[in-house]
Amino acid sequence: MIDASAQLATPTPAKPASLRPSRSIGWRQRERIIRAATGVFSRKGYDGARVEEIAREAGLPKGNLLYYFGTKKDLYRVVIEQVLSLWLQALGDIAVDDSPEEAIRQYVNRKLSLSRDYPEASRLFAMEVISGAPVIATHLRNQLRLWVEEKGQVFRRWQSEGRMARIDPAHAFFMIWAVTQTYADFQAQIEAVTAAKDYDEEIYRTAACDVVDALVRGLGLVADIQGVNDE
Amino acid sequence: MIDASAQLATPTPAKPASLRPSRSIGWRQRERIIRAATGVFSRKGYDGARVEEIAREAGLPKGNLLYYFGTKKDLYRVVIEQVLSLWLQALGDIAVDDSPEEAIRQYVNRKLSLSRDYPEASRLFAMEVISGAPVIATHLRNQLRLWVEEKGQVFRRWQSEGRMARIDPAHAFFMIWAVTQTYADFQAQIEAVTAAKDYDEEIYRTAACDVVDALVRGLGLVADIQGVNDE
DNA sequence: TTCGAAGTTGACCATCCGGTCAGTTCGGGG
DNA sequence: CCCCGAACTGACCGGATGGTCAACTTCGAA
Repeated sequence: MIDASAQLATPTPAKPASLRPSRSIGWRQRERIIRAATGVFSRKGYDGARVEEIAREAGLPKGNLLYYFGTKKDLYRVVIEQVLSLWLQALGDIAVDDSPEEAIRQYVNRKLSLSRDYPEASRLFAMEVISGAPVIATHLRNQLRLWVEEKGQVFRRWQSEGRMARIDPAHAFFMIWAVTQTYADFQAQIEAVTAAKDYDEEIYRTAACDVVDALVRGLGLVADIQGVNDE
Repeated sequence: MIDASAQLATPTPAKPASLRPSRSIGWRQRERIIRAATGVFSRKGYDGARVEEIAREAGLPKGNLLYYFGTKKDLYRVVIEQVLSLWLQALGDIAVDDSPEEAIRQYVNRKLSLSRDYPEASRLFAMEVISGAPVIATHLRNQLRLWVEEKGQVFRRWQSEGRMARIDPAHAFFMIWAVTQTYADFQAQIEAVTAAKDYDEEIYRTAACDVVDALVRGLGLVADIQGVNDE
């Protein structure tokens, strides 16, 4: 378990904090640690992960790891926040002037690629949210909320122009996120059901076709083709 | 963490195993324990959950709990398997003779209700799968796989009749599951984004309209209305 | 009423794990 | 070559936690 107390995470080395941010000698280590931690945390969850194991995977003794990140909780906070920022920046832009269909098609594909390329990050993020988002609740309420509100305006505009089905914009995003992330988060289940040999190749390839189409159709964006839109 | 070893779980009282299954006095206890365990496990995950806490929530001392379920792992196994059976039976039937649109509409609504009524079970299941489904992998590979294959036939039939978009049936299910379960699993995120006062009322109500419509449309099932189907 | 099994309890134990620390090595500027 | 702080290390500690156990109570059948 982890709780929301103690807001600030220390990006700079734990104790010293003297040198300039990045070029410090042991800056490499921090990256290796974070990478290892992302893997272990995503596989075992916060409580299931052992500091020892993260250290081993990063190739250094536990004591040294704790030298950089004072606490397991601190390390987790840094990792999850990095994942969140990756997630947020990957949301990218949805321009109003684009064709709605093309814009969404690209967006969904982008999110799908993200799941394929960073499945661990996706799973870690999922576990955090499932257990109530104790660490990132604030970020979600601010940054993500804003983003959704902003992009939601675009959707509403499209809807008023008859170029998109009248779906609550927020729910449209929930759908897209759910569908794209399921391929990373529920990989174990999908593997079990499909018995796929090469997950990335087999599963993501069909997903990129079938599912993207289905989403675009579901959101009522194919209109352009058949001239259903009024503008 | 938990691993897949030791297959059988003991449904009957741990040590004795003498009396007939159900009417034993402390059969109530087992149910209370399982209910409490479902809650705690879903909130904290396997490793985050404390046996002590489960016991407290079930209203009995830890020692007594361990008397029924010999081990934390055993308890978890029982709980997760019960959740899985709930999940599997709730899959229900999708009859060929029904109108495709109506059949799927009902199915999605059923799954949505399941998420609303048993969000804890959903989240527990999600965590299990995310961490690689160590306990239920076998079940998924057998029962679920069969179910998907079977119902997939129905989809293919519909598709060949032009009453459903040509989507890989398995992926159609992945979509439906992902979308419906996201309302339970990612509740924290959805709450953060929408700032809903009454989650069940506000969120699930719009989901039952907008999202169900979008799914039906996405799967190309509205065909009947506009006479696009050929049969 | 009696008796054995089922059920209940809290004290107790062994282990594990996050975190500390004193001491050592490294590395680069003077 | 020296020096000082950053980097590193392994031994160690204390608290938490899953699981055991011996004693005790309750239950139900004979």
